[in-house]
Amino acid sequence: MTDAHSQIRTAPTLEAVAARAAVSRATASRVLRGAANVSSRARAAVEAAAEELSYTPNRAARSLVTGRSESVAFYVDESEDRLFSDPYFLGVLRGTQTAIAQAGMQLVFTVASTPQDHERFLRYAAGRHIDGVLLLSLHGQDQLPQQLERLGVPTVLSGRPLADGSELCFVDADNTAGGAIATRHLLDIGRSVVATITGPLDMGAGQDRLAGYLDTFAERGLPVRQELVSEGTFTVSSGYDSMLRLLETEPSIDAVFAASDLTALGAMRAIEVSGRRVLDDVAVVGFDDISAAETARPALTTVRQPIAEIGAKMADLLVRRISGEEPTRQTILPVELILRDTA
Amino acid sequence: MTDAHSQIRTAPTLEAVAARAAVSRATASRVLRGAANVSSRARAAVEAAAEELSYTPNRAARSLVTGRSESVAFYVDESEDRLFSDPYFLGVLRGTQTAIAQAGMQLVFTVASTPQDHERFLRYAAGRHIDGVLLLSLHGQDQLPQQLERLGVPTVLSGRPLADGSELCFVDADNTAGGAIATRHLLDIGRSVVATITGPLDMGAGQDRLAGYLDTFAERGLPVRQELVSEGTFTVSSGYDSMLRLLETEPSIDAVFAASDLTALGAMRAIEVSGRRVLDDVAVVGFDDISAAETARPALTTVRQPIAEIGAKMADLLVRRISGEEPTRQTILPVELILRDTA
DNA sequence: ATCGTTCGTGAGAGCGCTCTCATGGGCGCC
DNA sequence: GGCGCCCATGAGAGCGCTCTCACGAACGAT
Repeated sequence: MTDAHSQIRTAPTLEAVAARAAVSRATASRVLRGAANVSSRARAAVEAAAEELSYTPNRAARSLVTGRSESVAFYVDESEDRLFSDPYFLGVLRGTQTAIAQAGMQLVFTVASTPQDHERFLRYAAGRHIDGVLLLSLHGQDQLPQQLERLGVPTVLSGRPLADGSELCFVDADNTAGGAIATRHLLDIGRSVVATITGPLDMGAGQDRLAGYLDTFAERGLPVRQELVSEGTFTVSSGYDSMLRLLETEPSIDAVFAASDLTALGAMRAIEVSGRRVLDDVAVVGFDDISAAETARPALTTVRQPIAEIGAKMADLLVRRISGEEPTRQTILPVELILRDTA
Repeated sequence: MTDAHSQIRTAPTLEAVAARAAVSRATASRVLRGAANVSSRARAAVEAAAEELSYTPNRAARSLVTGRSESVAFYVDESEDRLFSDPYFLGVLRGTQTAIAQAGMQLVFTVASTPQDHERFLRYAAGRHIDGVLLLSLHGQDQLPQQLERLGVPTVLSGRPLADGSELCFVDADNTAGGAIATRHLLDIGRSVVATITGPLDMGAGQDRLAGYLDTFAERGLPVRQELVSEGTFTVSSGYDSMLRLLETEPSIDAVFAASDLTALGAMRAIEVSGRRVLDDVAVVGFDDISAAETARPALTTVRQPIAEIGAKMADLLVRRISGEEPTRQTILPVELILRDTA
């Protein structure tokens, strides 16, 4: 199997590079990995040989001996429908992809919906196919990150985990501050009946944005009225439905803080359908600053969270943990109110 | 390194499964790979042992010997900005992800923007890190797919390649038919000055949708007026700019076929900005049927292409080619006019 | 009863790499 | 000038798996 013909199809091995550079495989390996303790003469020879043969190390072979795969999973615990319709995930994916590629690693893309997927992923991770996991959209008391960590697979979450996840590694936007900024703004422009459509309350982001809303009422000594709070799911349709219900219960609502832009967009539609006008009758503030917020008419005032940056930060944290560092485990990124036409 | 402690952290090997089942490694391997020629007794024993140890084969080791990595690249030749703002890619990714996962393979997600990325990817592919490539958004006369095939890496494109790509493997929607359906519809509802905003004309999709428009004019014996054709880039902003220009040049335009929904959305905005009303003054038909088409106001009439299905089909084709089959190389999927409020 | 055949099985090589360990040459030091 | 030390290097094992090949048992055919 070493006839001239098959050589064409066969990628050059380290052996070939070493031979061409007239050094041993070990030395060639050292050079290519960037290890110290190599003479500059040997280094130059190996680098030249590798270049000439356009050598690429065989990942599988390396992986087999190092026990590392140089790839991380991007795991979204969400139904496909949600995943592919919510720009948030895509923004995080984007930030992540760039950072991971820069580190010379692969991003293995995975979506899970069923509990079986969950189980299968755990086994997969246990098989050391990946060096780490970027976990998105964790719900409730899900123990997946804990299980992964117990397996020795470093995991970084997007979003604060609930309750017992205190020593998990995560990156999040300052959701509480964001909720407060939005609510304060609505109060500051003179609105008095300020409702909110929350995110799912089994997620940190949902809870914290609501907390910001509630805090603001407390801060100003205003009473919170339960009929002004409606739980949503971050989706357009939940925004629409919630808003319709809110307006029916309390027709005097003159402002609403929606916990996501998608929700806000749905709420805007509901406001119009109910015969009211956005801003004139009901001011709206969203959360996220997805691109649709800017192009919507009227353009949506919203709390911007640095989505791509969250992804990048997550990737960065994960890469560092994989290479043995012990970085600060939790990062909260600042948010910012973007004033447009709805509030 | 075989003390009780490290065993906890070490995934069980095939050796361990074989030992537990009291067979040789070879037999265990045969069972786990689903090969024939194994006694049912041995098969049962191995399966039980694997289950008990919750064994997962080590991909790297397998990959090293088979020369296959069980993973395929999802490669988008587009800037990140475009990629993450165009639902088309995401839809394809979605269809792809499901099908690839089903085949037990990994999806390695890659975005390329610069020519260096291109080069780097070729080397990467040459290193046999992936078994095949799903290539999206090929522009112009780019030779990447040919180069990949020459390297022996099966490649499947989304969208017809231009000119010399005749024997490449691709999946596409019936763009020409779609363009024709849209144009015919606009004519059929009584519009007489029908403009079009095309996609990029260095792509099959851009060319073919325009061809459908032109064909329809020829079919009806109508003259094509150059000032009614404006080249766009599938983006919102190009739709906006093109529409503004078209209306300035020819104020009597009463309909427009936009080669993508994003373009159509931009065009609708331009129509309103110019003081006209969508439908009443200018009817609009888009292409794609992304979710924003349905939620836009007025809701966009558009040509639906089965985006996720394109992804699934691509993955299916690729998987079959990887496993040595020689499937029909080119698939054209049907499109369908979705009537809503803009035409 | 004998032969050939088939079929299940196991031994063992080897995929391409990293890493440990032993070796030898060059250097500084007294 | 001799001793010890360090640094660059190479030999070789071995990561976990697949696959080839040879072997023996079981079977049908003559």
